Amino acid sequence: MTEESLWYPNVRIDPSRPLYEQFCEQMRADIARGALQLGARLPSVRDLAAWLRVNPNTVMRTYQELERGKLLVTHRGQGTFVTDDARIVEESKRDIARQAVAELRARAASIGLTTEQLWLLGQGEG
Amino acid sequence: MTEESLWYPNVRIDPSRPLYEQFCEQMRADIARGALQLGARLPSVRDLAAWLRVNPNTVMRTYQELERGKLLVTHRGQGTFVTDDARIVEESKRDIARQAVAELRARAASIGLTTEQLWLLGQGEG
Amino acid sequence: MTEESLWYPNVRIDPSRPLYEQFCEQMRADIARGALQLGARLPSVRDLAAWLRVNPNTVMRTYQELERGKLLVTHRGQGTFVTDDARIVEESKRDIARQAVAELRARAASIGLTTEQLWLLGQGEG
Amino acid sequence: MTEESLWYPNVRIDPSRPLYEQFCEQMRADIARGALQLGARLPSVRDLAAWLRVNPNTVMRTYQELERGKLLVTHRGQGTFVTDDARIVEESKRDIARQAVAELRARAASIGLTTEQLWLLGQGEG
DNA sequence: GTGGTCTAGACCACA
DNA sequence: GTGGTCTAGACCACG
Repeated sequence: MTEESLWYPNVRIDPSRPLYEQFCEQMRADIARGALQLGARLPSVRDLAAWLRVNPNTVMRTYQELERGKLLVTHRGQGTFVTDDARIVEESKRDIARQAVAELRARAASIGLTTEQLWLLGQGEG
Repeated sequence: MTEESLWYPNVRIDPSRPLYEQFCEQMRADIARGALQLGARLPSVRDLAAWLRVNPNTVMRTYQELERGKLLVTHRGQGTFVTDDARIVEESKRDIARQAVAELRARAASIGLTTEQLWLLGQGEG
Repeated sequence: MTEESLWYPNVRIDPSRPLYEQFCEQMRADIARGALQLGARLPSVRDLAAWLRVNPNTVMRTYQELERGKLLVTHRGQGTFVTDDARIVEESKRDIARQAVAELRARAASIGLTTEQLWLLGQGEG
Repeated sequence: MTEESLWYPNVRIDPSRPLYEQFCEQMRADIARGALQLGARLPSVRDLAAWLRVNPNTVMRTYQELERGKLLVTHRGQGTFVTDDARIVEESKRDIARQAVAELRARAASIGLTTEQLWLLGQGEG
């Protein structure tokens, strides 16, 4: 329980959104960024829950969600690990980027701007 | 309601998110884009509810939400109108843009990329 | 329709409160202040409604409300007039003052302050 | 709800004003006064509704209203709490005071008195 | 258990 | 006719 403190105190929790969702997002980003390395062992559900001071169910759900996306794998009796398949991590990273770009474009279109116009406007520029 | 709704049939409803929230988003965009003009009268709560096939309370909540943001005003007994203050609309538009840009930047940072790198990656480019 | 313009353009209408209520308040104050003098003739309901660009019912209700408080009197066929009884006006003025003071005291008590403390705090002083 | 409500039996309900509005006012004052302490957990929506003998939606609306003003925060699955940020409470208190003072001044001006004159008159003094 | 959303429908004040 | 409030009760996601 020392290494996983990576991302706890840095996270700003938004009480209006599901906790597990925010944890997923954070962990996905940590893996994409390489802060959680390929094959790294994660703390147990109970330990992480205690550390984060949240309900173990919340952590469980986070792990399960990421397992569904193949980013995490659980070896029974050994614990939960980051995947050791670099392609999966790369694909996840690309997905995050794709979604972010798509989102920006959709927003621009919705208010009748090109992405360039939105970009300028969003920086405090008209 | 006599005129056909600007935006209903075009909207894809995401059943996993609150209806009123999606309606708000849509209306904010419509106002920012100018599809709903300054001072325009909106359909009555009941009419729009019937048109959207939702409960009047859901529409009312949408209107009230936007009223709090000053984008709409309601005149007692007359109905609900788009604000006639262009500055408010401009500010709202800018807020949308700012938020979109901030979001993109945050995502880029979270996965350890510059915004340019994320942009390229998100378009299917490495 | 020239003299009654006394109080129209100066009034900031709050669309979230009943119009007739705001008109009553304004007229009561105008009478208390002497801007509407004892015995003064008021515009007809229709004229004032046209001038204010509101529904005649709204003006009617305003007049009726003030008649109930004896501040206005209607002489059939002649129109509506401010009372010519100075005592009534004085009493109305005092009522306004009493209510304002009572309100301030109640507010102070509700947040656990003396009226003096509230007064200082409310001016931007701690 | 296990503890008795701080404020219910003391409140005089004015049937001519929205319930949720009166509840908000009361709670704002209770928080400003310190009767509801920083970080205190509020009764659940259902419990308070049962206690007040109103519909849960009415209580929820009250909580949400105060949440928008940052005085309350709700932690998912845990309940609703008074903010633990003393500055927000202080600011709220100051707002109440400011509004009360501004109101008194406006009233005085509207009837052509100084605030001192209004104060004297309002206490039953000429 | 918690809050949150939505529906259905009644009732009211205002214009 | 308009919006606004309130009730009753169902259903859901979250922790």
